[in-house]
Amino acid sequence: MAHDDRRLRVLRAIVQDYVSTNDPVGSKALAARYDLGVSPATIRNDMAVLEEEGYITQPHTSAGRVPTDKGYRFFVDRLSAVKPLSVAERKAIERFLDGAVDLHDVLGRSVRLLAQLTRQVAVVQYPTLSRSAVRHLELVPLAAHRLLMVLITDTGRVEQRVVEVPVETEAETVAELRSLLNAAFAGAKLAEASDKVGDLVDSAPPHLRALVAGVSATLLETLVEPSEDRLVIGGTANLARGSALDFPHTVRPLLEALEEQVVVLRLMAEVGPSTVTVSIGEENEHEALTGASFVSVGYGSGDQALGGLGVVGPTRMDYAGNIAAVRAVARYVGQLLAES
Amino acid sequence: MAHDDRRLRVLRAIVQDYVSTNDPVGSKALAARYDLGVSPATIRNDMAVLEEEGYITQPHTSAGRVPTDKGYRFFVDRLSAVKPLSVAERKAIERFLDGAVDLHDVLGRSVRLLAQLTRQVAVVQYPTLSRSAVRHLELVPLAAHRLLMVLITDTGRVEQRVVEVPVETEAETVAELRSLLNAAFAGAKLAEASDKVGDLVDSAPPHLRALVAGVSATLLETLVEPSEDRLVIGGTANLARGSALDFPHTVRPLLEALEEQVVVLRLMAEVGPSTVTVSIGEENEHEALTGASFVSVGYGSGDQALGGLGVVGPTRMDYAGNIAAVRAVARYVGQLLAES
DNA sequence: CTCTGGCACTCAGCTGGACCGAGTGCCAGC
DNA sequence: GCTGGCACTCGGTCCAGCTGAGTGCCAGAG
Repeated sequence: MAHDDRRLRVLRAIVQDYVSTNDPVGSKALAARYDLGVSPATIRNDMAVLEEEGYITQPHTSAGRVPTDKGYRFFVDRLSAVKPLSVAERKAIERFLDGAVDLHDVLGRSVRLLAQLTRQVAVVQYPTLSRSAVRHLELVPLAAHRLLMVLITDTGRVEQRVVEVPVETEAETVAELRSLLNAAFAGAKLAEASDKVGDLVDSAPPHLRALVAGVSATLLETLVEPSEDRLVIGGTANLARGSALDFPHTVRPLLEALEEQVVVLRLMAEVGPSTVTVSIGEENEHEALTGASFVSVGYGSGDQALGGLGVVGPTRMDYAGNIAAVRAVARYVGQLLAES
Repeated sequence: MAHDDRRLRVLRAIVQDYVSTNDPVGSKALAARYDLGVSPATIRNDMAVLEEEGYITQPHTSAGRVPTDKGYRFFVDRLSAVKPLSVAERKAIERFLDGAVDLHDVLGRSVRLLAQLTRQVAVVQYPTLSRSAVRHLELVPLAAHRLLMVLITDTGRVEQRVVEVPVETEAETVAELRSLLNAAFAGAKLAEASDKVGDLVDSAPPHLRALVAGVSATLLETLVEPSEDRLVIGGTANLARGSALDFPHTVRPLLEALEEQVVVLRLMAEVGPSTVTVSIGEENEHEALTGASFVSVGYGSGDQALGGLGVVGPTRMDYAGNIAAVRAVARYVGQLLAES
């Protein structure tokens, strides 16, 4: 039907206009700025319908219309063409990410890059340990009954724990233990580590058994949520930009939620690789994110994402642009991690 | 002189009152709330003098007085008794910091703790590499010409770099190299590492010489500022509290400066252990910090600080309380690092 | 049945004047 | 040297009126 089609175009125009101007948009302005081929009066009728259906709303009588969460959702779902990044932007990404010296650096640069591209708050998750594989397990003796265990994963993550062991250890024993553990775990996904522990302890020579058990236990502990998950956050200064308009109750609860990390990590847990997830306003379960939208995607080349990254901003955001940016950065990060 | 003494008390009362109420303070309120033993009229005369001397100022005619940076400086310098932390606060510190599993965890908890105690933005610097000693150097072969070098310091910091080496390496060669490097560097302060490199390369067996040189070069690279310095920031949500009043131009430039880290690191570079440094408002060189005060101290048990920590907030802050909190947290962090 | 132009109506935001009160500086007197 | 009194200043608030953007509805044209 011609009507529905036009109404969709009206909705899209409202979203675009509101995103770029930040003013409630009225029928006259719409008719003037977008080539909808009909008069303001007709647009008014369409807007009345859209409002009744819950896609837009009026802040007060006699102000223009503003998209609702439902309106944004509809807009995002119908987003046919993700706008491609400009050449300059692609160049910026490469220039920004090349030359990173280690994982920490890669993620730090990514988060700054993403914040800069989208002018929103960016979040990047460290590669999940349980989906990474062991590259190397190192043991450093600290004292008679204490070992420092250092876990290095194929994604470049390094975790360290102090292990208290029941028996006294000598340099030689530690070396033996080290090669035993590496033989068992090297190359294995950490998710599978718990399966291997039982066998390993059983098959270990008696004098090492207690040590193997102790170290393995600590290894498994490091895999426990939530301490295993880490997040880098950047671009919080962007929250202070249009704040009063975008976040009614100031940015405080949002900043708190971001620092908590837990909330964001939970959202990240659901992302898949290459499929960008958008959650809008009220769709977010956590109260502090109720006025915000979250655009996220997993990174990592495999079928399961190593971790997630994304941006948080006002529901009034440039979804097309942000989706493109998030996707592009995720691809580069995935590549960089695969290389190293 | 009786006058000077009373004027000092008046200034102190103004600072205290303004810090706690956030309202410009007038002579009448001062006389009512503080037992200065004189009438409002007399206080007015004192205030006129204090204003002329630049310690306080009026936002507009017929509002109360507000301390200037100079006024805060005077107040801080005369701060005789740093108010001791309450028992509950000490308990909270212990409870908060005990049970940290590694350095990352210790610093993360510290920054949250400090933010919570002071209700300001907290910053904690990672222990400077150059002042740490090598605990262990690990090498993990990645490919024929690539090694992963992992540096573990006595402060618990772990740094990793990929080393491209000119010659092909086998497992045995790597093991040889590892023990050679550890023998040379283990226990040595990283600041002294550069001195040792020359000798080490010369004295190395010929077939290892190129490798030793390559790895050593990378090791020295990790010591180069600014990449070697890291910062943990927390409590940024506190900036959004009284913002409009405390930071005239919104919090944006401040957040940006904090994320840059460079500015804060430069301030941190000067802190000594156990002497709390306070820089107030205009005293800060960087423009973005011009409206803020920075309370910092070094941590670490030795004569030279391993790193610094502190809080950033409006000039209108509880200096006595914040100094106490910063000092206390620094002491605990120093202890924790010495233990591990 | 759909679109359009016209029209009366609503209401947020701005403007300007009046008022209030906290706070000041100054002065004469104790 | 301190104090009470007094005239003065001026930011903040309240209120009334105006303006203009935007709306809903309706009658008429295509």
